[in-house]
Amino acid sequence: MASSIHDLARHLNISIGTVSRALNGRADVNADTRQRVLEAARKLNYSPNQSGRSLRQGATRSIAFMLQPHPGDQQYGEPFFIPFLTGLQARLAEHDLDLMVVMGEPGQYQQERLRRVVETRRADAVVLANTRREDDRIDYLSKAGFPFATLGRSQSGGDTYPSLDIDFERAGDEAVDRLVARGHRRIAAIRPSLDLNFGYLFLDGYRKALKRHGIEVDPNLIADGFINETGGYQVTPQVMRSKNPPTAIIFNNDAMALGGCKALAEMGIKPGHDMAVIVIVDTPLCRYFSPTLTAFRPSLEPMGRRLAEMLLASLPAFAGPEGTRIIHEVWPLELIARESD
Amino acid sequence: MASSIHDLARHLNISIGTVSRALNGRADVNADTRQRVLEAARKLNYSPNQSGRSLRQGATRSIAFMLQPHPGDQQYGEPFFIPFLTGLQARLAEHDLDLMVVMGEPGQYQQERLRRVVETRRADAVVLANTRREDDRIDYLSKAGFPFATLGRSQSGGDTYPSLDIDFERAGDEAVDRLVARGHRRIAAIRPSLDLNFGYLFLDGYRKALKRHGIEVDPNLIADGFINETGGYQVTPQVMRSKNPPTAIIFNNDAMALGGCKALAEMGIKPGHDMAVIVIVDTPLCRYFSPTLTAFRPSLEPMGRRLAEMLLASLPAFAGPEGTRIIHEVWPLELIARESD
DNA sequence: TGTGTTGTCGTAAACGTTTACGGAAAAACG
DNA sequence: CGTTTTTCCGTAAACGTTTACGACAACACA
Repeated sequence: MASSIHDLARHLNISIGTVSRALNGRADVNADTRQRVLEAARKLNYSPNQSGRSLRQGATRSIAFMLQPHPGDQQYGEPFFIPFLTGLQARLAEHDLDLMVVMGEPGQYQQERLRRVVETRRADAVVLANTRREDDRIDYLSKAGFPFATLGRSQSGGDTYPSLDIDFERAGDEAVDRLVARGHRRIAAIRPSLDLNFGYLFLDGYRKALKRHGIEVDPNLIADGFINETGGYQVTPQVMRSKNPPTAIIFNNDAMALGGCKALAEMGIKPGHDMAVIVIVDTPLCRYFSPTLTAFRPSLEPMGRRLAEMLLASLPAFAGPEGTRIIHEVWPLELIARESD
Repeated sequence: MASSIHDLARHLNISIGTVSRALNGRADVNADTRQRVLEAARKLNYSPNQSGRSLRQGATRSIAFMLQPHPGDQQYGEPFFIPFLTGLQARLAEHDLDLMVVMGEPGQYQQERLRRVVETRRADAVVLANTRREDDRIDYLSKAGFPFATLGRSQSGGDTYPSLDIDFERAGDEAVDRLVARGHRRIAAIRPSLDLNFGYLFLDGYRKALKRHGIEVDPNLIADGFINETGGYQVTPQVMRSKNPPTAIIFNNDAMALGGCKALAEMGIKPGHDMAVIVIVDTPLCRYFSPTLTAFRPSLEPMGRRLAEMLLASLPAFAGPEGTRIIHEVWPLELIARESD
């Protein structure tokens, strides 16, 4: 059914070598023959078989995107990733690269899935999401010399790979700034208990801003829980039971914020009225919650595009004339002021 | 770097044929040698190169999932798809199949992207989402004899391919039933104007239920708009301006419902109080909106798993002993009663 | 002992490409 | 006209597998 380069060559009475060279735009082929080849290719509806290409060239022209649903995300996963994925995929497609999505089982590490991709050479490079502070996927890929880029920074692996991160530190800082400007002094911070790096960055910014304002960091106002609604619901009462309860809470995750607001409501506390609330990563939920939640918003789709570019710039096969580059970028978040603070 | 089957054979002093047969569990290899091969494979960290396999076997062991963001979905895409994708990917992974995600540009057809996948043999089969009533992707794949399955039914292509759909007809029916039981007689239906098949199914159920209750269908109470918030916002006033305005509205899309509620609010109409509202596909937003929105919920993650199974059952290479089967299933939605109706 | 059967393995072709190499013809040059 | 260069193309190897086929030995059977 599918026509091969042999069919094309036979049809034109020339060798497959010439056909291949003509199609790949090599110089040593007569302009006339090239024309004939291209026309015949169109007529016979010929497209090169990717498996054959991959084998010969040692490159699959596909990139694996590895993300890991958090446990408890059964019903609806991170809305976070869809626009990112869209951008990533769009830019890769421009370079004729495919995107393979690899998910781990929620809650367990993904080493086996990753090893499989790498060892069987199913992809030319990997994009890692859900970056952890200490990330064994990064260690593995570095050691294996397999190209990759990460969404989010990590302490693992040095700066040998491109990374694109959101400026959670600055967001934590700005959130405190904003709350202090509005008269708050007792500000709680609630973040996921997982080793995810953004939780640390956020807390750094939070601490830095408090110090700048001469406010002492109260450990009772810092708490962490599961990175989902239940986690927020469980951990918020903890900070409220502090001797000296907060008048404002910054949540480092949208799902946790929603659970936290539920807990507050049950305590008779109304966000935006009795308690200021700021959410670090905005999702559509923040806009429709009542009260609407002030939040920091990333530009996910452009970030996807950008990380694709950064990954490609690090690959010898795709780097431009100035050679391969390892790029690190940290993107700011945009504050969306709403009713909750 | 990566060890090939030749390295393994050389190391063991046997032929690559035997190594391959040993690894693939064929019968004609001595139990002893098989043992040695397996051990050596583990020791040398050998995994078969997928490109080589694909070329020889004429199968890539990867499935393409094709979805198309609706125009206007810039910021956050369909939360719908992540859990479905998770299920799909999970089941495919159990069969050692990869999942490739192909998105079109929002708003335009995806024929070129699809053709590329098919013609270059980048995948063994395709899963189609955003099924349209008349879907040229289905026509193309049928004609090309390329295996595929769809999420959602279509009028194209006969029943030659597996399909898994949500029972929108029944949801439309039940929604009307519920509203009538609560005393409503003037019930509006708002759906996307695109050719997406579910919009038709929904309307069928809506009409059927009205007829059963002896209520005349008022065309002024049926409207369609862009499948996003703006669409709902624009089209809802239309039905409200009807001489005999509705006391209840069924929205066939969550984003349209939110836009519709916004329009209602601006008219001083409060959902759940002055107007009953039911949403056909539940998303997390429905749960957090104020008032919380009564909605019909699909089980997306199991649906993803199931469609993977159905696709595999239709593929000769994966079908069980009873041979290939083309399965069609329609899954019910679960009513989540909340405050808005 | 001769013949058929079974178990095990090696050989080599095949999948569809790309590409290094060399050769023939044409063109350029003296 | 001889020589060198250029242009163009064919040949064949290579990528890493799987698998059809045949070979050989061991074994069973008459």
